[in-house]
Amino acid sequence: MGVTIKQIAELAGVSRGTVDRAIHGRGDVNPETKEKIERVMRETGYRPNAVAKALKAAQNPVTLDVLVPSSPFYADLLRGVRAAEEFYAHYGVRLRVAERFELNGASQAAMLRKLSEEHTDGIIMAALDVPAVREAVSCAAEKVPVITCNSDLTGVKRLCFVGQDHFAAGRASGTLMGKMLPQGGEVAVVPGSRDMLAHMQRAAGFRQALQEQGEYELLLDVRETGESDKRAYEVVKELLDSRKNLAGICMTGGGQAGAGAALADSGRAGEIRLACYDTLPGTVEHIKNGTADYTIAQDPFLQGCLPVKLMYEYLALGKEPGRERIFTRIDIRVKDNVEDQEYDMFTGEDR
Amino acid sequence: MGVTIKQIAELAGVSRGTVDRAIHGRGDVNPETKEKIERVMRETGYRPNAVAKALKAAQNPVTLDVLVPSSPFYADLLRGVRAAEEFYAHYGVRLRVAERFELNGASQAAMLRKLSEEHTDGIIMAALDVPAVREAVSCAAEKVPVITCNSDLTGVKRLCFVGQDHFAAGRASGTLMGKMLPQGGEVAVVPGSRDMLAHMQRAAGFRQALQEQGEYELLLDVRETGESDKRAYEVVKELLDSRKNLAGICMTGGGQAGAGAALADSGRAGEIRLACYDTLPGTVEHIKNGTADYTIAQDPFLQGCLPVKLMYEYLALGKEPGRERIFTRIDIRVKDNVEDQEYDMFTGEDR
DNA sequence: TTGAAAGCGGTACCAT
DNA sequence: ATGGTACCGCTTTCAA
Repeated sequence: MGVTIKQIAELAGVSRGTVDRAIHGRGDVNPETKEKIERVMRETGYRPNAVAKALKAAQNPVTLDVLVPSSPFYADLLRGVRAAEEFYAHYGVRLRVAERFELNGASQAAMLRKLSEEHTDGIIMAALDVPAVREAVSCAAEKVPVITCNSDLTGVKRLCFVGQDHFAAGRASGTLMGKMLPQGGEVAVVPGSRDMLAHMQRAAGFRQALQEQGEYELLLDVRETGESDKRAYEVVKELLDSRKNLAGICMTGGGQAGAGAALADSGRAGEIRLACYDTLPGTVEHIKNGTADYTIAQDPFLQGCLPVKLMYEYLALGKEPGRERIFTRIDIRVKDNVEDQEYDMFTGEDR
Repeated sequence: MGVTIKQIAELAGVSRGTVDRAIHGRGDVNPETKEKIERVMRETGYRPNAVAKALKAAQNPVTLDVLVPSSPFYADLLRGVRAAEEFYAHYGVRLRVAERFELNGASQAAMLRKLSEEHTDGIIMAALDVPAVREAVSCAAEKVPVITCNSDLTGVKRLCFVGQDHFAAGRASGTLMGKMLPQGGEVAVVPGSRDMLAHMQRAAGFRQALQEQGEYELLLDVRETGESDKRAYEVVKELLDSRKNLAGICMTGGGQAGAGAALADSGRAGEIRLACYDTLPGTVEHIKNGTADYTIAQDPFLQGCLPVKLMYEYLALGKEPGRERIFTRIDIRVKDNVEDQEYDMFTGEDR
């Protein structure tokens, strides 16, 4: 199997307790003894047994707070959180998932302050990157580790971020759009919210990649859709009515189902390319029926379960995440794979 | 944390040994006692602790044989195998990865026969679906569980298959090609090998999806490329020379780097769409420089590590895979994400 | 400074 | 048919 602490102890002529102390630097160990133990470890290639470690670690349970808005947008991410919760139940990890956590700066900041009164061992959150939240998180991060998921916070000392590189995702979308419109043409970039960094980064990446491929007339001063399908319907309808030469539309997020509906109602679906992001049910529907051409997802499930894993390893095993940002994949979906489920390594179920 | 066997035993007024026997049906247990234990388990919602189970199970190590050709095509799959090996080292799983396992029926059958002389607890293999291999595997499968990965065997009682749904992947490629050639045109399907079921399925899916989108003239009687880049270069050059109206090429596998080179040399790269499969280095290169438009990968890493997980769970925990086929994802890559690495849940490294 | 021993949850063997 | 106990590898406490 592998070398155990017991074997190291025997080879070094000491007890298991001493080896443990030497490894972790807790308690006093005679320098010579330590030297010898380390030599034996090196020679035998000792690797700690993570299973045994986990069994032991479960004796000191940790409580993690999960602050993720419970909107449909985060449904898949929350499924990832639940899967990780199930998996880590026997590892002494307890999750407290906030109900009614809202996508609103003041509410989030208040929530964080309330949290600091109870005991928590770590915070996992999808936060709004606004001053009030940044400040509250900075304060919390002084005491406990914070991992951001899906959306990051700028200038805050969080342990790690798990989410998409939106600029790169935007580029991938722009590359596809360019290949679908080889002859150039008018392409509109429809903003969700100009306050959302993610949306702006997607737009920037899209433009950059598209313009590398040819002459396109980009329409950038389109009205924001917000999160509203109704609003998006109007915005896109207006666009379709006013631009008879429109060849492509890139949504940056928010109201994509409404945009699809407007395109379908105009009778120009299939003729005008429609690019989306993520896999909200309405978006998926438009991909399936051909109104939208492709969508770029970001593995929200992983954005939910990976932070739990990272937090467990940090708290229970003392292992830092390797990187400060972990990007989830740029997941291009068309009609034929938009509904595909993937095998999940945690639960063994579909995701 | 959770209910333990010890607690169940106390509540039922018996010993832990009895509870264990009642759960697993080994040894004799008084029906009344069993009834009572089961009731307590139901009421408390007992869930066995997988960590403790694993620690114990490591006492009875298992040896798995991995028969995967060591060609570049399987490099990523083998990296997955290695990652799983590392992860499961402490679970009492030992892997024996065959060196010089070849993509050749007679050789594979011989290998399997040799294997049956040594002791093995399970076989993981990427096999050729030809009679000699089928027969040898059928024979081996009588004694030990067999999991196929990447390529399946027809009519063999293997435990499970982990790989891509090639027809669906072909469809996705056809859908993309159609969107990139909205005005129709001549599209060639270049076969790798007509003996490879995967290649034929890709071709069939591609045709189906493409034809749903418009009028295309499909060129289907193209010569096979085999696995040879040189051959593929010739085949594609011939195609380019003879078909001045060619608008798209779909490779089904094998020699894709050669095909890209031929297209690049012809000076018509960018003008003619080129669709590929998988992410061999040569293919990736052509995607990056724009000669090829997209490639469809199949998560080879998962095809390597998942079989090890399934085999461990089957042998050590007595858990059957949920499905007979587990499809890995249809992973569309363009220039901007073709080199992306993903976080791997097993090793915590990139893959 | 070091050793001995108990315990995490589950399994397996030996006694009874 | 059932109970008691030892063990997996690691950590932690208590005693020396």
